[in-house]
Amino acid sequence: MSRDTDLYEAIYAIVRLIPKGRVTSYGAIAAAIGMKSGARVVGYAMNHCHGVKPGVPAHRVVNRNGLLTGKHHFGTENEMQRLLEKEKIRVAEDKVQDFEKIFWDPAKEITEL
DNA sequence: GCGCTGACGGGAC
DNA sequence: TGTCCCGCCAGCG
Repeated sequence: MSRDTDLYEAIYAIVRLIPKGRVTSYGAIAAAIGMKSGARVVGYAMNHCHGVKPGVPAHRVVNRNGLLTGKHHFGTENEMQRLLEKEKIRVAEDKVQDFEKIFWDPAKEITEL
């Protein structure tokens, strides 16, 4: 991985690795790529996910509080929640229910990276 | 080329 | 236990 978008590619790769019915946080992804304090950069990368080749399931990425902070960037606010509910993920008040239970740790799966 | 903002996180009060 | 403030990296005006 020696591309110019190495940072973004790593983030997109991790987000794409998120299993169906599971969610993760920006900080977890940031830590997985070595940016423990780069949670903002991860979120910013998601902002650029529009137009990405395979399509990044950004709807599975929420903040540390489990809140759908970026739902507003999906075009429609109900789009993100609808996708999550389609994944059998409980969503109420724009926040993921049982977030800690369905939480998927990327660093735990990409530990070899 | 400088400064601000932004889909966040964590520590301090 | 909850809320506020500061810190971080990168893109854009």
